[in-house]
Amino acid sequence: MEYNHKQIEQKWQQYWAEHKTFKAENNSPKPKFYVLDMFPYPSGAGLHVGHPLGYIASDIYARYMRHKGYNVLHPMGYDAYGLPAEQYAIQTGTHPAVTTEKNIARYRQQLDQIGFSYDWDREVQTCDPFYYKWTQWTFIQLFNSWYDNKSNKAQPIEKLINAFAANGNEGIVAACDETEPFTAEEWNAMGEKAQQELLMNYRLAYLAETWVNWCPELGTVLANDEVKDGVSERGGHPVERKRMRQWSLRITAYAQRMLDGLDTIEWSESIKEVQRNWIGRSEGASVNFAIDGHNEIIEVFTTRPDTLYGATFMVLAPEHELINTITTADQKEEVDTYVTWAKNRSERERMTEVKKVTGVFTGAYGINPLTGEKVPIWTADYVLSGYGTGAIMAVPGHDSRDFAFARQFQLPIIQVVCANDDQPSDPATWEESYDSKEGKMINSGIINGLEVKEAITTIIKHIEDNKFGYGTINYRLRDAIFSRQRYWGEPFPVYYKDDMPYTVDESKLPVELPEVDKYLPTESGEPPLARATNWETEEGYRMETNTMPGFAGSSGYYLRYMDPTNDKEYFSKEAADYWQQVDLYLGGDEHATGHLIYARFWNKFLFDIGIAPKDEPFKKLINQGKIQGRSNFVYRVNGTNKFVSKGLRSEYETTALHVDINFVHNDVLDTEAFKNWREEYKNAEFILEDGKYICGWEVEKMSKSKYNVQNPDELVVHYGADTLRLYEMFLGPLEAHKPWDTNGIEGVFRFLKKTWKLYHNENNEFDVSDEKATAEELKVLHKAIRKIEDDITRFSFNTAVSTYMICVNDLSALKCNKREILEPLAILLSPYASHMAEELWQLLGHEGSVEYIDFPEFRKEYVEENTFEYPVSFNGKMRFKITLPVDMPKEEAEKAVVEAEEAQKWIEGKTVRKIIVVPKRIINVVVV
RNA sequence: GCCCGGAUGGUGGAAUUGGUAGACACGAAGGACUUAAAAUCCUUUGACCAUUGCGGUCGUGUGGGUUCAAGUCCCACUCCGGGUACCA
Repeated sequence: MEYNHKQIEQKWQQYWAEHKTFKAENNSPKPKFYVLDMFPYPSGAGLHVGHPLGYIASDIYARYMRHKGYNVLHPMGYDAYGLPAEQYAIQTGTHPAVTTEKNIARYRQQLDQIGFSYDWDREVQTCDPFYYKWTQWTFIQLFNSWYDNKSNKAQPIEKLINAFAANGNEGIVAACDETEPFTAEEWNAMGEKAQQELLMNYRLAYLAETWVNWCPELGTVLANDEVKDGVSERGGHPVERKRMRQWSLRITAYAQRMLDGLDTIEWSESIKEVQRNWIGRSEGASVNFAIDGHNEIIEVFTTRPDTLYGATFMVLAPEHELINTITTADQKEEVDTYVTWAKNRSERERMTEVKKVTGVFTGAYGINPLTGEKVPIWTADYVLSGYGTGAIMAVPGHDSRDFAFARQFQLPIIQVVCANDDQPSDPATWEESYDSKEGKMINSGIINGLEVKEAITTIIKHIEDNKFGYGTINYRLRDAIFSRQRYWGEPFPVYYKDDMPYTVDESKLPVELPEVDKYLPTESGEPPLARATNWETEEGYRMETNTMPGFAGSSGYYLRYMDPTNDKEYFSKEAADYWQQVDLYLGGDEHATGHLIYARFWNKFLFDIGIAPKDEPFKKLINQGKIQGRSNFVYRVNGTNKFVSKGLRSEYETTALHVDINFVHNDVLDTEAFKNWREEYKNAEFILEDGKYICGWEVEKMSKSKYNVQNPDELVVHYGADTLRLYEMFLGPLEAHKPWDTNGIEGVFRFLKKTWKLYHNENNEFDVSDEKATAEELKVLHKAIRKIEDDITRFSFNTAVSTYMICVNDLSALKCNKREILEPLAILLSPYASHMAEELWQLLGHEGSVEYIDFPEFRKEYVEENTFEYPVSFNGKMRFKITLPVDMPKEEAEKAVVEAEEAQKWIEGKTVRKIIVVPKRIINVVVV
């Protein structure tokens, strides 16, 4: 039989499904290994060749680990909530569940035909009530928890309530909103509503009025990571700042642990760095400035408390709550105008006009706590309401933004730090501020003469002793906005009583997504769920109408895979104790500030409440690179319907046009297919070179409009899944971004046919001999075993493919058809060319799957040699080779080299200074 | 601006610890088989010089350095890709 990939692949895919070959057991004496892919959002476009890249790599690893005796958990599911299905629903009225189900079916069919070794019995879909019950359950736990900075973990809210009832909030050190001190008596005297409101300051899932990213086009708020460059990540619509009452998750409570945890996990340095920046820890001090003529104070955060003597003005963000209070009558109009203007600017405008310095004086003065001097208070939008306290002390001498502002509005500049190799100078002559932390303090009272670093610690102590501030740490990370005004998401398990939110009883979960007549907001602007009839509890309390964001369902899905059919709990303790955490996680690095932040937070919380077994969810993370498109171009001679081949285009005035890559093979255009593509090309003429039309090419994003989208289906039909699997790996290092280019796929296909032939005679009959293998054959095999294992374990999936090729090429040259070689080779191939390996294994006379057969053991005695062919170089340049025994003493080797015939012409007339012999590597002769 | 990647033949890439640069594959050229095509097989293929053969010179973005030896380490720079930002 010839290599018939279609028949073989169908047969084994069916076998695997019927026999549940890849079923993972929660009880097993074997060591466990958990390999996870980031689950996909099932879009209408289906899979393109970029998706399977990571899936194939993880599949190879999973299969390899099974051969090595591990009980492997390798599940797949769907991140099924998402905007596209909902936008489609708005346009067509089709329920998003219907669209989603259809898309999932297509994804499944595409995944199946590539032959992944998923345990499909563990599939999860985030939109399935059976699954999102646990998303809702987790939300309830978050609602009922607060973060105790003393024990440094989440604690039950009852503990807090008990503490309040006993001692008020004295002695409570929590991650919370600013809360006035109160006593036990005060607490006990409060009504329920007041108590609930107060508790809201502490809950890890809380409802609060906050500045949010509002996207009018999508009709919803977005989290910070869902906004890129001032527009929505999905759809690219403008985003505004708006104050709204929203659910948030107090992820900031975990900022330090999220930062520390990064040092304990095996992720790429770059993605850790992105997360560190996103968390944005900075050390500094909080300093209180009194306001002249007011009782209020302005609290500022600064990383440079040492420059406090150089603070010559203050700036409040336009959103700052004290602006109204402190603005003087004669400045009021100007300030109001400015504040209104600044607030209404879109994020996008604000970002693109960064260079433009704007601001207005409020008329009020702050008092520098060190000098007692009055400094003017301004408002300007270069101070952000979302960072620190939304207020700064401006030190124009040593901060470039303050410097620009001072110059613009002619505010005084004082030098307080002097570079060590410089003399103090008049700031009026400066062209830029001196921002460096190197230097000595001047004009700075009690810290004069100190180095910046000493000055910082000294001044913080002084500030604390005099009680006008304290040393503190600030994070850029914001709490995660957790409500969306959309239909297609998890409903909150929340109802409202007396306008205060309460969670529904856990026994009532899941709160199922209700039907609505339209997937749009109501006339009064409420979210779509407000359209549902009887959207209230049995007692008649109204239900929350927001839904949860996309990251809700994906933040804990890896835990649910451990025990996905459990209807009593999220997952059993036994399952969690067995699987612990994900050992290897594969996915794109675009999730660095979204999913990978939220999932770590989610997991840490579940760890705190004692159900997740590990503090970190993903032990090792690999980011597969993006597959870019490779577009092809034809060159139309301007004003004609003639197309000129690439090499001749310089002779004409031409326009390059994208051409569908399906009409192009190895950059040669199928002119007939091109003519039939579109009516306008029916009569196209071609100017050929060497009888061919050669297309130009370029690497671009894969997109429909560029006609460069490669869908794996047609490749599977033509070459088979095994070829696709090998080829995607052969493309290059897993983590590199690389263009998709089918030009090399033939080579991989040839390799598989060649492999098949090893097991078959010239009449295509299976023909394997039981003869003893030669030393040479064994050496070829064992060199491959060593290299393949080494490559897979260091995730170098591309080089393993070359190793297979070398091995098969060598065995073909040796005309080897011996069972002693070909049987281990079939196992060796199984992680990559899984279908063929199964078929060969069966042809070799075995019952059942090759999947759990032990990986061939590398035996070094087969590859060891007693001689080595040394490259001999003279002054570092390789000149000839000499074969010497590996155990030859250096002196003898040196002698052998110098006496070698080929050496004479390099030594002649020169002196041999030195000979370096590196055993089993190289011999270098230094001559002068 | 800052942070992180990267730059090796016509192309994708290999070279794991400083030790033969270009594995493996594509493409290209030539050839075998064939009525023909497909498939398969063989030879050549970094550049330049030499060519009857032996060979030789240069060569991993650029310029310097360390070393017996540098794609690999160090310093400076150029370009490309990605991320991120009035973050006080």
